[in-house]
Amino acid sequence: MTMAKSTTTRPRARPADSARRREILDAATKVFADKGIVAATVRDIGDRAGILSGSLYHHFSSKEEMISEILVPVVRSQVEAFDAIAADTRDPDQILRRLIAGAVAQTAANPYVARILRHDSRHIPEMAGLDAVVKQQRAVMTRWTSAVKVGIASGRFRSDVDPLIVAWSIADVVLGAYRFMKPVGRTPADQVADQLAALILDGLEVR
Amino acid sequence: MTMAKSTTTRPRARPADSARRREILDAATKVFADKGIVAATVRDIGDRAGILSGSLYHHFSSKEEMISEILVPVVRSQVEAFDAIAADTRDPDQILRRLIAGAVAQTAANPYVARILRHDSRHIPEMAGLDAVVKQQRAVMTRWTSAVKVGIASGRFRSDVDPLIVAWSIADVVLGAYRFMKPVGRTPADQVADQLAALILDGLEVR
Amino acid sequence: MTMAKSTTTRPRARPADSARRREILDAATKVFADKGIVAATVRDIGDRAGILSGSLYHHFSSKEEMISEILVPVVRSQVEAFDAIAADTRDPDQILRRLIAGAVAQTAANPYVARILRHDSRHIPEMAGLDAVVKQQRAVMTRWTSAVKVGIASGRFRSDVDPLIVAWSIADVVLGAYRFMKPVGRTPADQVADQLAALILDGLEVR
Amino acid sequence: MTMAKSTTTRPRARPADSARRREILDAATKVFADKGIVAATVRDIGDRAGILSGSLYHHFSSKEEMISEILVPVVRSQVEAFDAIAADTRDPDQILRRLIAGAVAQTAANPYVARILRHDSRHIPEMAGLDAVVKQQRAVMTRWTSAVKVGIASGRFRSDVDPLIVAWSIADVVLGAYRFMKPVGRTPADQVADQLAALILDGLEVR
DNA sequence: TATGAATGAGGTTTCATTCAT
DNA sequence: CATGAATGAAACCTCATTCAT
Repeated sequence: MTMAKSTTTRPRARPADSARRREILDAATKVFADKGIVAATVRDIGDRAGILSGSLYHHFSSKEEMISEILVPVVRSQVEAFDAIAADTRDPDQILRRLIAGAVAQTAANPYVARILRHDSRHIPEMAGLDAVVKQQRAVMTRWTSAVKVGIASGRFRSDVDPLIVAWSIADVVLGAYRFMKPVGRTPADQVADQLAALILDGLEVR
Repeated sequence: MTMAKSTTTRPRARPADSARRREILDAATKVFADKGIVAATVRDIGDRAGILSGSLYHHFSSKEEMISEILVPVVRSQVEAFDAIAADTRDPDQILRRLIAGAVAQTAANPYVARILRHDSRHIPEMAGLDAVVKQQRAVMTRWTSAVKVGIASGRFRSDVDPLIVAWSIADVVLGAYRFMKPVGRTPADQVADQLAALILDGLEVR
Repeated sequence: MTMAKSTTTRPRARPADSARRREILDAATKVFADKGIVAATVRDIGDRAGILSGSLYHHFSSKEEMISEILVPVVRSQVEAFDAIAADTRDPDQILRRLIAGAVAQTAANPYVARILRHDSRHIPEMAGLDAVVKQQRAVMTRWTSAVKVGIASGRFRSDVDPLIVAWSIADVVLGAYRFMKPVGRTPADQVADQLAALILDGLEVR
Repeated sequence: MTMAKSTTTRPRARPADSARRREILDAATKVFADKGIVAATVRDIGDRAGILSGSLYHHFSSKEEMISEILVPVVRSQVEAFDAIAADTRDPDQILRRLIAGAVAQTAANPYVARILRHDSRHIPEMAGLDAVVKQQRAVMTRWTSAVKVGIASGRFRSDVDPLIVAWSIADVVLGAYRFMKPVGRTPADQVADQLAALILDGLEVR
């Protein structure tokens, strides 16, 4: 029937999200984390998913679409988590500790994505279709920066540091946390978070 | 044919280091920093150096050789700087502060290399010919770790943190410093170093 | 980059032997025979097969693999044919005549391969992946040599000639037979074989 | 002076033949023999001659010119030697024996050239500038063929063989003789010639 | 004469993507 | 949905040749 065809005008190859789609995305996530989004080939992904590379295009319209679909939900949910924390908390010290805990939890939940974001940040803005990711990542940085600024303004945080340097440092340290938790490292996520928060807020020296 | 040649690995001209060689290496460094060592093409490098890509092979035998020649001296000199500091200093607090200062100075001196190391760490071990870099980088991590351990053992550093987590965090923060100094950022290197040392050792909170 | 890939040698699809694969191999055989394995380009092969050169790599992982797949079966079957003859025959004169007939038959069956072996013998040992061919070819020479030696030992063949010189001469003459039979020349294979055997064993002079 | 320039209108880069020129040609001859004229690169030649490849062009205008200069004198002198023998000898048997002796002597005198002719015959007609070589080689084949025909016509040679097959076989066997004499093999040239002549004319079997 | 740098064409191979079956 | 074949662009690298010094 021609009819049926005319009614289903979905953008070709994206049947909501089948289980197969999920499986492929999971495979792709690991491949991207292992090899980087540039060096990873669609064949690598196909191999890992047990499918021929050409067949991937029944599920996704391009390699970029896969990357987008992997990264967008994660960074979006991080922004949302950040906003929830900021809305919920008064004490600047508590804000920052909770943001760190939240970010580390995200890293623990998506360690492969953390690796991708950590290593491929340079390539993301250059790929058309990932603007959403770029925007969200900028939002994340804004959250870190304003949390620091608020703390400084309140007098709780030291004022002899550039908030931007601090914000980037926190972001870097938190992103690198994927190394210490499953499936790579062995420390439970909340312990990692506690240690990073202690390090950043209280410093390494014994008071 | 590449084929028939594979057996006879000619040493390929390498006239110590001519000025032209240096120029090309500088161009390549920027390209690698901008695009990443995988995405950067020899054509990109040739364009930046004002030369045809094929002519690069008059000076270097492969893209890998360029990468090696860019990274090896820098990481080697960092290990040496670290060893000099460690040999010269007693106080654990001073050791760590000076290591941070040294590493930041290195980053300031070679910001492009810092960007490469920061983003392409995943690709370096997979490239034959860069084993030297891998080894040196491991040596750097060992230095960070043992500096932290010494501080903990001496009672000066808090003992409720995993030295490895701390070491990686410091390494990440220091590598990211390229963002705040010339030619990318604007803060003088020693100020960046002071801020990072303050953050790591004393913490963000006002005491 | 080829670089990052060099470590992971994927087995590359090889679906036994599809019909297309055979077609391409036939095209390649002719191209190699015409131009030599060094001067023949994958583009030449693609043109002859009606395919883009890059698409050849859907079927073969390298030019070398094609060469190997063309040569190995032929030289292997020649060794087998030789062994069958040697096992079956007593009379040294008969052995040599039948070996010659067998070798000429092989040449007639695979004239293009004969041309490749005749002209490119120098390149074969230098190509990684063709060791099998080298070994088989050495086995062929061994068979010729021992057939001659046996004849000399038995008193049927003259003893004032170096068996090695004779063996190489026979091998050369037989390999050159591709010139006289289809698709190049016009004489039926068995007549060529008879003439060569007559020439070698009985000599050109009238007795 | 402009004058001097106008008087010396030699075809650029061919000062009669200096000693250096000879040295380079000798180096090139070995390289071509080892690698084949296609796979041999001007760099290989330069390396062997202790010169940079670009500097070769002060002595020769192209790779082809070197090849031509290597091959032409040898094949020309072979034709001349053949003609002298044919003019001097009556007995067909003696003609053929002396032609073989002459050809083997040539091979002994120029074993590297023999290797080139043996393996690269396919490439020679395809290289502009080597027409002279092609013509001379055809002349050589003509001499072999007519020597055989004369022998058959005289009744001294058997008439049940195709003169062309015999001629090619002789040519092949003789060209392959480079394998048995210095600098490759160890048998003196005249002994090789005797054995080949015996084999071809009298046959391998004991009469 | 020789060097060292460069060119420009072309070689093998890779890879994202398409499409008939 | 998946396969297998193919495309076309581009990647790294080689090489004969040119030329200023």
